[in-house]
Amino acid sequence: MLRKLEYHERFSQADRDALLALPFHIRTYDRHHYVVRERDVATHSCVILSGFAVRSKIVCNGNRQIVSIHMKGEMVDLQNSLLKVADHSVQMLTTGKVALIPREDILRIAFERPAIGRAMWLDTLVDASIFREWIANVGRRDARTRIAHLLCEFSIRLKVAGMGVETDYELPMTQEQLADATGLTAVHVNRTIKGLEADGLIDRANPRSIYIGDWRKLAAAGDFDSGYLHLDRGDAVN
Amino acid sequence: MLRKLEYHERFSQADRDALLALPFHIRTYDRHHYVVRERDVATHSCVILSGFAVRSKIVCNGNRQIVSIHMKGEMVDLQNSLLKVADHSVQMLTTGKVALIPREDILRIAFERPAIGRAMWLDTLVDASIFREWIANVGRRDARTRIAHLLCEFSIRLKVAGMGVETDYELPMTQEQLADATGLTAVHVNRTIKGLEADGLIDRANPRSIYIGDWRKLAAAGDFDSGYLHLDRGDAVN
DNA sequence: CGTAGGCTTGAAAAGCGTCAATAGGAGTGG
DNA sequence: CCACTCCTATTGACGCTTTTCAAGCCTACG
Repeated sequence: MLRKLEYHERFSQADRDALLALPFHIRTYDRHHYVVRERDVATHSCVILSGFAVRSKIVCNGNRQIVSIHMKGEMVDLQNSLLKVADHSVQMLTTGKVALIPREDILRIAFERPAIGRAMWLDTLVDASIFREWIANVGRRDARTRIAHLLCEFSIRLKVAGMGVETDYELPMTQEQLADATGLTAVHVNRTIKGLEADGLIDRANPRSIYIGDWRKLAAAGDFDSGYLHLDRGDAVN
Repeated sequence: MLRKLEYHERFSQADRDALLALPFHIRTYDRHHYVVRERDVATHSCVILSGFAVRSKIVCNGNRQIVSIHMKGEMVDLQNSLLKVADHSVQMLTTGKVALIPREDILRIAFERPAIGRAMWLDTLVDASIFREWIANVGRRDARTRIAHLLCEFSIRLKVAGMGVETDYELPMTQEQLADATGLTAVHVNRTIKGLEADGLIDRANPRSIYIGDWRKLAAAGDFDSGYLHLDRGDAVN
């Protein structure tokens, strides 16, 4: 978490100590376990220590839309620090550990220590940027491009989170979950992935393991430009 | 703007004075004028004083996705305060006035005055919540529901911005722009709107003027629940 | 009165969804 | 160790929503 927050912002040792002194308790949650439910009044924010989680919303016909995917080191639901009732659910994708931090402590540290507050604000801004890209992905790209885009985003974010190389990774989601993230159906996700494989853009030893032979080709197929992730450290204002 | 920022947060008189003392210059922009372009290095944030603006992204095939719509009093591009390069464009929908405020001044006031910083952070969190709803709208709802949802959101937001009643308003967008906001085509937007009209959910004296006979019926058709707008003042933490 | 931008409508095609059936793999209990 | 079950992946056939292409219309505005 420290590493993630410090990505754009340099902290003093005192800031670091204050962060590490935050009260929290660690929970291990199973796959599918809800961390927060839509309409809940949440009192904690959480940091993912291991495993994967998603944020999702349910629409009228019972369909689900995944609005973001989170991995090791990321703060989920920072919005719970200022917004009381949750407008979406947070759910584990895989078994994993999360650290729960009381809302008041998040707020306190954010306002007592400007560098930390700034890093958190920045984090929510990057989050919002990813949301915008997802709106465009789901709204204006065809199935093939959407899936390729998601695979690229995953690839880059896993690498940034320190989980391996960008050309080879394990997808922590089922095809139904991929469908919920891309606004497609599981069946069509399956066909589309097989299409990408048939065209040599990816290889899969098994359904979940993604090997990207030519990253640039996949990025082109996915209309992927990592700018929206704001990974460039010069991208944040000092 | 003051009113909007103060929606959730109470400011002291000193805070208000500081806000009003911010340096800015006012510009009047025509319809279609770009305020910020994707990839620009932005140096200002802006507040809309009159008229409407949208934020949008362009995807590979040249299609455009509108990711949000903004009206009087809203701060657009607060993210430019901390993120250097713009991941999307901001463009006027109608002729209108905007106040441009230098990035450094935004940052200074946000960190010198906690109440203001908190209100701004809150603003970005609500923004993000709306993005999430849009992902769900575009990803998991059919054309009719999407359009009805957008009409409801507009209706509520116009009222909150102090621009009339929720049952009767002028849409500031063409059907092509509606299409870009909902991830549809202009042709299909047209058919869908006429469908809503034929079913008595809306009335239109002319193509742009929306009259909502039975708000609840339209909200039901649009799967609309205003929770994601976080309008409840108790919805923010004090 | 003419032009341009936006709206409306039709017909056909495409992409994606639905339904349904099968296959594979991991875990469980006998 | 095997049978059983559940969950996930895969595939086919079919249908529907939405797109595409194309044409005509309306209205505001010069």
